[in-house]
Amino acid sequence: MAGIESSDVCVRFAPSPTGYLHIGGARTALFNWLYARHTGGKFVLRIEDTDAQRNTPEAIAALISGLRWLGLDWDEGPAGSVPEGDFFQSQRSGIYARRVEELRKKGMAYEDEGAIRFRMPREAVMIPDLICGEVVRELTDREQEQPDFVIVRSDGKPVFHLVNVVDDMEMGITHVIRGEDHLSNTAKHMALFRAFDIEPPKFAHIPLILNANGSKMSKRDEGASLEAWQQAGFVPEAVVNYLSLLGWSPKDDSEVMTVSEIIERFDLPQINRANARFDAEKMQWVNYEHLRELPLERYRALAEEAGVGLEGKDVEYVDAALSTCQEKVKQLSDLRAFSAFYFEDDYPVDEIFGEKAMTPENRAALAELRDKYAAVKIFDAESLERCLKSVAERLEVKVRVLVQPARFACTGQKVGPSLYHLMSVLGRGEVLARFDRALGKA
RNA sequence: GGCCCGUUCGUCUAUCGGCUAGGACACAGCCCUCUCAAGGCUGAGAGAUGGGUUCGAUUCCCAUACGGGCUACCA
Repeated sequence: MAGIESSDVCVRFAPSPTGYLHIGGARTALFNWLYARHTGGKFVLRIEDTDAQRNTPEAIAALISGLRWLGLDWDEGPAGSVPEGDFFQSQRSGIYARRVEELRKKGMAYEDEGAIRFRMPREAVMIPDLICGEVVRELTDREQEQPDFVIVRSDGKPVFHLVNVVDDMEMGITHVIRGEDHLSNTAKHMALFRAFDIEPPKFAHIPLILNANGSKMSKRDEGASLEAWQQAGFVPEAVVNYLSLLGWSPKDDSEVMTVSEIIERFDLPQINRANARFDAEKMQWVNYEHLRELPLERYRALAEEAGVGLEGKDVEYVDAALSTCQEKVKQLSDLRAFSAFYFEDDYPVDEIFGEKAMTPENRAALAELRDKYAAVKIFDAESLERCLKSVAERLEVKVRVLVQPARFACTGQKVGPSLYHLMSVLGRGEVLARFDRALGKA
């Protein structure tokens, strides 16, 4: 793996907690984290909780749990969701006050109607950006009139631009990787860094994530909440994988990658400049690709989380059962229904399918199969298949005449795992019992 | 309105002046087949528009159009 030796790189994710982790925020965090891990640098988490109304402890907790779920661990940052210590802006007002005073002493800030404004240079600013190149920001009409922006409101609270720069400065951030929506603001930030006689960090403005229809993805939009994907049965490595592909690509057509493969390949120059639309279908596919490759032990744990009733069940049976489901189920949230016939006594039965499957002809065939299965020597998938096919051949019927009632008898459903495998997992006793029940004999 | 960024199949993307424009998701068809999937094969599907520069432009430059962002005593 590349980039294990430590480097000077120090990046940060500085979200404002508003209730849950937004998919766009998650992607920004991810890119920062990937860059830190790739370069062997440091990843800092800083909570911008200056809005006491919205930044409740619950909101902070949701944010942190979202990052933890994704596996984006921070080298420096809060230990918990209680706002204490250096990584909460709400706890750093003394630092900001001192820095504002410094600017005032230098004559670079002044009071204006109770607020404090920063003396912004009156000319265009060149923003060197690792992704966008050298961006020349001209003054807007409004800025021509009033170029000096407020850094402390009249209620005494410092504004985003100020605290953001001060924190980056004090924390020794070397690379600011953030959404392109901040590109224009960067002129202000650079001026602030200069005013403090600090060389600005390198900037990398990453493209935004848009909705499927191309509009801006906002908090309320479908799929915007990371938590929603979590609850829908997506695995974090898949979400990480899919998100990494939005605005970045390894350039070699790789798509399904493990986290360490992504870390190895990730770098700033490969980031695109154009916004990307969020495609739920592709994310689902990525999820499926990861799901089917998971180690069984992990799959079992996720199954339990997904509400599959595994308690008290024999582990060997559980694993055998789940492995017949793993390559079929696309989302963990579907797993419970898909596997119910293995684990629940009153699993659901599709009566319509039952009527179609249990025709008189099929019943007779099933009865015949039952007797053969009672006698078959080894009750494994291969033997069961061979046996079923020979019965079909002798009766001169298509295999589906046997398969359909057998599937109905065993699972009650039209779709499910491979019939032969599922029967071998259920075991002879159970299969015969279910056959009998379907035949009305039990 | 002003300022900034962007524009390759429906979507995510490859292409660093030579392209019969490649891959993936989704879609269609076929094959395989115990259901459903998966898998295999095939197909349809793109360089916003107009000017330059060049022997040659998807690639470089300019305009226009379209999309996005910013323009707060929000973050």
